[in-house]
Amino acid sequence: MRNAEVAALLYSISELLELKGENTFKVRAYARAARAIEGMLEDIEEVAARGGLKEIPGVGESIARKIEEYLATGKVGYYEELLKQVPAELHELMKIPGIGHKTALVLNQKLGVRTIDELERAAKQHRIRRLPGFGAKKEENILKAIERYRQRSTRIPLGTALPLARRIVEVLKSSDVIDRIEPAGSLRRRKETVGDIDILATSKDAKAAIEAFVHLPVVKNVLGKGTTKATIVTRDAIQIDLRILEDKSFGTSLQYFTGSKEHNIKLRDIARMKGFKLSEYDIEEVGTGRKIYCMTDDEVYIRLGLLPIPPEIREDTGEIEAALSGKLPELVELKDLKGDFHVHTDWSEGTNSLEEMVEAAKKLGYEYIAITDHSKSLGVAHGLSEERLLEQIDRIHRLNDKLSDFHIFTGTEVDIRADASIDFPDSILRQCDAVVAALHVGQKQTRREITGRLITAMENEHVDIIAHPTGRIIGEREGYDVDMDALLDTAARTGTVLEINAYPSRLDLNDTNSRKAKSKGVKLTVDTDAHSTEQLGLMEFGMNVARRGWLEKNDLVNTRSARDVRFKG
DNA sequence: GCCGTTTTCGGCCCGACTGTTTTCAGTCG
Repeated sequence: MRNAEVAALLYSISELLELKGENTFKVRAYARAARAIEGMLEDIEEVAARGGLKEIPGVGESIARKIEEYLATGKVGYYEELLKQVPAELHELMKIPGIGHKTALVLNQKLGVRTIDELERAAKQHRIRRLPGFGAKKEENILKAIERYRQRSTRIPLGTALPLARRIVEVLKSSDVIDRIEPAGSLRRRKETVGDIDILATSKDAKAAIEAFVHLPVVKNVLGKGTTKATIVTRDAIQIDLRILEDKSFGTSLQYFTGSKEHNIKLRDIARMKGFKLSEYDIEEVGTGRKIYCMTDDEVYIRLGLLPIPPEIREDTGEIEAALSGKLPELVELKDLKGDFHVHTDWSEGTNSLEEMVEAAKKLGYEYIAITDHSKSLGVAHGLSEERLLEQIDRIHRLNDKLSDFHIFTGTEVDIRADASIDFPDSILRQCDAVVAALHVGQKQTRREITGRLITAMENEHVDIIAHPTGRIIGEREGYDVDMDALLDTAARTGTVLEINAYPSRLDLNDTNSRKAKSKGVKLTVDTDAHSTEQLGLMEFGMNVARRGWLEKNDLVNTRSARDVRFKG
């Protein structure tokens, strides 16, 4: 599948056109088409083959022709021409806040600057302030922006940002200068990583609220402080904005600051077509000038004639069209979950006993868990031998006899070995209720080998679930090289369940692949892979992914009651 | 470059801030 390739090409064209100073609508047209193709579930080559390119929203005559050219020849003449006209690497400069396409081009043409390092040198040599339209202030700001850009080049995992945001919200709430308060931005959309944290609030005393915020113990320095907005950086180098809003604008502001940007552009377009003007302050009826204020952001959608769209799917990947036609998915919720199929104990590398994990799961309101300790070949994780596993199974049976209204499924997280064989024989797997298979060794193998191993595992009638199917660790390593389409097709064909691993640095499958899995009829499960009682509580992070992947209750097997749980074997 | 309950041409989200300017361009979210 070459969708990502085609999308990357169109993004590049968009960037080059932007640098060239082309009509912004043309720039946006290419970016829009790129995004549509990126998020598309169908294979672009198949779409092209049946002549359906122009059905893709944002793709017209001109872009369709370029896609066809690319698919046929691997090249696009128009793109090659652009590359000769503008240095592509110039786009790197635009990563520095304060530098847009105009500035980047001027700096390149007048000073020959191409990279961030060269930009820094030019600023330090005071060559920038001498340019027309520039000044000393701008030069200083560029230097500061470069410094800050280098300090926080990586995005923050949601697993870090969300607890931090919650703590801050709690403290400010209890300070009695804040009335309403709500984190917005990509954090509220529950993206797997966020760039910074945006918090919105209302207050009768904005000044006092700002003061309370900039004096929080986590604050390392204050980047800016005005009457309605302040920006701070925490000791962990995380940037947090607080905005104090007027009460009556809270709903429209929350909608606006939650984004995404693309979602907002589309929504405002819809508003305009319906005779309204939507801004962060209000919805204005064009003609009469009558202003509508909303208490919540759900109300914004309703006033515009849409179903309220959950923040997690506000990415302009079809949600607005769905909300217009009344066909939004009913996203699965944490409370729908009845259990967890991927749990470790101190029999392998977990820190808590079987009994303790069961107690903790009951406290979460679950009906069941599956105990899935590692298998024998995973020495580093104290994998269980066949004898130990059978012993554990026996122990679980006896525990189950004593338990009422809770069930423990026996299981294993069995290793898919480097030669594609499964770490336990069928005679052992048969005795497990839930067989979770995963790949831990040989992660550097070729796409063909990795995909082959996963397919072989899924074709085993005893393998019920594939855990963390791509093996990626956020911010640390890319997943292994797996053919996602082949994986999903095989899962659908064999009835193998794919895991959304809830561990905040895994979140694997991710949101887009989960959505794709659903579209192919694959069943999923959100599991914590908990190694302690505490980690059973990480489920919400996996559920964020499930919701961002448009999953509904029926798409997850662990929303079923214990007696309705069916795997393939 | 795309697209149509304003339209096959003329629009394309909206408002605020900043720094450089004498009225605004560039950038951001």
